Amino acid sequence: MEYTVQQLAKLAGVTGRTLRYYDEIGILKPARINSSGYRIYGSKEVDKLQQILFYRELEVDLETIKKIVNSPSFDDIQALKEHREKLLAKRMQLDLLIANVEKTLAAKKGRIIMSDKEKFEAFKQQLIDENERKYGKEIREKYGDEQVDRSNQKVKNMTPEQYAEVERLGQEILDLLDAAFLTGDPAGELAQKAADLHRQWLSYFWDRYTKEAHAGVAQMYVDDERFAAYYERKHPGAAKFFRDAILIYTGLKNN
Amino acid sequence: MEYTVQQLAKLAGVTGRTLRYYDEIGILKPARINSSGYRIYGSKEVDKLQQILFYRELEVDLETIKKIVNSPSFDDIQALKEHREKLLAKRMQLDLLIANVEKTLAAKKGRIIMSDKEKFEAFKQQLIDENERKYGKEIREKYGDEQVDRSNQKVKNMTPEQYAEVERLGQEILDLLDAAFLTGDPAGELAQKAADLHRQWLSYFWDRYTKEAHAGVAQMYVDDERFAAYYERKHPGAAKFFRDAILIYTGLKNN
DNA sequence: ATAAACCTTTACGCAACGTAAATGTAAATA
DNA sequence: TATTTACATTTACGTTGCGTAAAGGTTTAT
Repeated sequence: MEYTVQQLAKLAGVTGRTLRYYDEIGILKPARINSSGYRIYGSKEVDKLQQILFYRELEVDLETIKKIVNSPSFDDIQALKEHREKLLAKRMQLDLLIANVEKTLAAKKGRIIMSDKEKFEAFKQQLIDENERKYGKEIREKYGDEQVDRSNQKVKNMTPEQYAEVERLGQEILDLLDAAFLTGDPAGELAQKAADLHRQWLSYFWDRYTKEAHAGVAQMYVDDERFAAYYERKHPGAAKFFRDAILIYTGLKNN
Repeated sequence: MEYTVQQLAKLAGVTGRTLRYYDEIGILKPARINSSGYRIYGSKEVDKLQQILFYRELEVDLETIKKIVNSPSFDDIQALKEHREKLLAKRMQLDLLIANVEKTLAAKKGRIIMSDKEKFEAFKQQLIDENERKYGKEIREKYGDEQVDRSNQKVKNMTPEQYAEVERLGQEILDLLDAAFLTGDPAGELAQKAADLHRQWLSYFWDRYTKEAHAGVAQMYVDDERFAAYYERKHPGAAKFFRDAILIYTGLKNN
């Protein structure tokens, strides 16, 4: 009926350290301490430990368990409900993670057989994933899920040649923008050329180009610090300069 | 093209502390340190950080990520596969947890209306769950899934009266065993009475009683330290004594 | 009597950072 | 220009739930 630390530990399938820790944080105190300083547990403590372990199995943290087992008035149903919500959310995230790992695996596996082609696929996949990770939420809010999904689909369907062209265009736009920025004239030839390339570049992602949408993107480059940072790697103010150039290019602002 | 800690942090959506930590553990070192001791990151580091964050999203631990991004020869596919297995196992565990929480919730909710009955149900559930947790794996290995499932099902279907009887029997067996042990005779009246009660007790869990299975359980009480601990709470050697009594009771060993 | 097997407390270690604290540097504003 | 503000640095403790020595006292077994 009475147990020392090791005896109770064996009975319950935990270690002695765990029992001493539970004593330390006040979640399960021994019934008494004998003359040699040994912890002695009784049957009440056994029951309580079983309760504790039951909740621990549910991955409830010890702080919460302490409240549950120490105060019978504690709203354990509410606590369990909230805990269930957490578990459900966790599972949803896990499902996403697994899907992502499998996508990556599929992409990487293919690379073994048709190395170059699939490597390219993996890159496209990565581009989409990273884009989603970094801007996904806001862009989907602004442009809607369908538009974004279609854009991603277009990237997936690109041929290696098209993909290379997109990359080249992106670099050329940056270079042109650098040179144009130094002229200081958003209406000048260089800036307008950059805006034109940017229209071409966009066309690889969009299935319908409109001046208004183009101007919208340009404004986003200014408003969103992460896009701004991309265009202002070399020159602060470059994002605003680029926006002005595009506004002029689209004819939505006179110079 | 070059970033300080905060700039890169903002760009990537992490904190400065994270970047310093990554430097500290050698997973992402800055391109250089400027004259004031500031960390300066270049575009190569940006790319690497994106890679790191990509794997981090998949919940790969930093030690593994380090291997992946630092050595191109590392078998990342294998690593990802193993990682996927971990995630799948985790999800299975999560599913079990969720089912458990819901069962408990259902039990507790019911208690509001029919307090005692449902409290009893919850206890039965707890008995099964604890039993599974403590002995599940080995018992299922020894007796097979079906047998264990049927046993659990029988517990669930017990009436409160039956359940009380089981509890009472269990206690009576312990008491009898204590007294019998003091006689030192496993063939004596007390010990044989305990063995008989134990047969009755088992019948509540099994749908078919056999002498051989009864003897098998008795031997397990000796072999498995956790069962042994249960029967030897008062007297060391009681488990062996009980096994002998049962062997005699079943006629599988002559006294 | 001595060893084996317990018990105790103290305290560092783990993962991946968060969060001061103390101090130096660069940029913005009065 | 002086001062504030916003950065940067390092050092170091805190988080969770114990694992794992280390150093020593107690009980039990041989």
